[in-house]
Amino acid sequence: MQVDFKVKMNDKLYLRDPDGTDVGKHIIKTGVTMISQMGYEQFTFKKLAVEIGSTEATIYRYFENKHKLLIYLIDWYWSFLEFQVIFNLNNVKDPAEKIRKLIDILVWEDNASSVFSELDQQSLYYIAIAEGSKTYLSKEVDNHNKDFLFKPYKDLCARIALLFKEYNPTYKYPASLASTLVETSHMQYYFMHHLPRLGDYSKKKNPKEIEAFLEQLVFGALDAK
Amino acid sequence: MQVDFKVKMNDKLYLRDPDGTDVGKHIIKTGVTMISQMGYEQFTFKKLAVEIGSTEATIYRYFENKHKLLIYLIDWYWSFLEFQVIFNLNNVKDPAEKIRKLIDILVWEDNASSVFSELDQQSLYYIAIAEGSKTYLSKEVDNHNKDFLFKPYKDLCARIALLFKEYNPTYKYPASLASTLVETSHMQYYFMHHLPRLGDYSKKKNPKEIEAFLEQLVFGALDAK
DNA sequence: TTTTAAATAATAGTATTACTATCATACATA
DNA sequence: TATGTATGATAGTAATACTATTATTTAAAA
Repeated sequence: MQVDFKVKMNDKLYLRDPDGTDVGKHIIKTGVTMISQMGYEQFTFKKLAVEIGSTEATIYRYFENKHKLLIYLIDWYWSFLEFQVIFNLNNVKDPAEKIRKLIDILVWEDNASSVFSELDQQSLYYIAIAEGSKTYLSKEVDNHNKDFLFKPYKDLCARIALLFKEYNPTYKYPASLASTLVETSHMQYYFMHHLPRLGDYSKKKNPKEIEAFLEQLVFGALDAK
Repeated sequence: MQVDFKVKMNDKLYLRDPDGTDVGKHIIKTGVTMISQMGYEQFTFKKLAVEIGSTEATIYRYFENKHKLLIYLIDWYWSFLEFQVIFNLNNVKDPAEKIRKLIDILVWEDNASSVFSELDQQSLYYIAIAEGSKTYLSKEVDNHNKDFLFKPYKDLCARIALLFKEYNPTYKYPASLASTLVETSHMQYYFMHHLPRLGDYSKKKNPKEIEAFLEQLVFGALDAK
C-alpha cells in the first residue's frame, strides 16, 4: 500500500505551490538533502538550481528566498510530527502511556522510517534539529507570526499540552512544558552528538538515553505536588 | 568604586585582541548594540565599520568573520553569567536556595544592571537569547568545539550541574538538566515576547512567571523518586 | 630626539550571494 | 489553431564577505 501524507501548507510560504509540479517537488526533495548536508548558511538557490539541473529564476518563482523555503520544510516537519502523534496515540487509553509514546516519537531512531512520505525523514529530522530554531530566531518573527507561519509548531505544542492536562488537570504550565519538551528533545539530541558534556549520556549515543531523561523531566514536573 | 570584569578570552576567537585597543573595544561595544538591534543576519562588518567611523579592513584585522565575533560576544556572556552565579551564590548555604537564586540570575529583569561591566547588558542578553544558539548550530561545531570555543558555556553548565548534585546526589541527569535549564530560560523568554502561545504566561510579560515555571520544572525533576 | 615598528585609514578589487528582469520556447488546454 | 502557463536561457544589479596594497598616523625603542 502506498499512502501519501499531504498537508495543506500556508500559502504565504510560497509564490507557486511546489507540491503542484514536478520541478516543485524536486526543489523540496533536493533542498532537504542539500540543507542537511551543507547546512542552511552554505545552502544557496544557485547551488540548488545546478543540482536539479534548472536555474535560479525557476526556484525564485516558487520561493521568495531561502528562509521561506526553510520555514516551508520545518512547517511540513511539524505537521508530519503532529500526524505521527495522532496516529500513534490512537487507541492508547492511559494518559501516562500516551506521554511515554509521545516522547518516543519526539526522539528519532534510525529505524524510524515512514511509509507515509517519500521525503528523506532522517535528513529532515537533522534539519529540524540544527536549523529549526532559525525559522523563528529572526527579526521577522513577529511578521511571520502574524502570517501564521508558525502555526504547525504551535498546533503540535497545543496538542502536547492537552496530553499533559489530561494526565494532570491541575498542572499549571502545560504549554510551557510542551514547548520545553519539544525543544529539549532536539537540543539534547544535538548535544549528544556534538557537545556531549552538556548531557549525561554514554558514548553509545543511544536515543533511548535521551528519552529516559525526558521522561524523568516531564513526569517529575507533572507529578510534583 | 569602579570594578571591571575582565575575562581571558580564547585566543582562537580573534586575530588581534579587541580588549587591548580602543578600536577593538569600540568594535565590541558597537557590535553588541548593532547585532541586538538589527539581528545577526542583517549585521555586516561594513555597516559596523561605517558606524564606528572606520573601515572593514580594520575590523577584519580583529575578527576573521562575523561568526567569530558572535562567538566572542556569547562566550563573554556565558563567562559573565558564571561569574554572576559564583558571586551571588557566595555564602548561600541551603542547596535549594542556591538553585532558586540561580534561576533568578538566569532570567533577566530589566533592573538587573551590573556595576561590573560597561557593556550594555540588556542588549547582550537579547543577543544571547536570539542569536546564542547560532554559535553552535553551524556546520563548524565540531571544529569550533575542538578549539574549546564553547568552553564558557560548558563551564557554566558544569557548575550548575554541581548545584543539582549537591541538592540531590542521586539525581541521574545533572548535566542534561543544567543545559536544559539554561536553554529553556532563554527560549521561554523569547516565546513570552514573540510566540506567547508556546507558554502559559499572562500578558504582563513578567519574568517572574518564567522563573516559577523553571523552579517547578527543576525541583520536580530533582525531587521525583 | 630620532628611528623603527605597529596599527590604522584609504582605496581597490574579487567571488559569491541574493535577488530582478527579459525573452524565447515548450507544452498543455480551449 | 490560438492562448496561456511554466520553464529555461541569459543578463544584470546591489550587497556581502572577504583579500590586498599603500600611505599615514601613533606608539615604543634606541
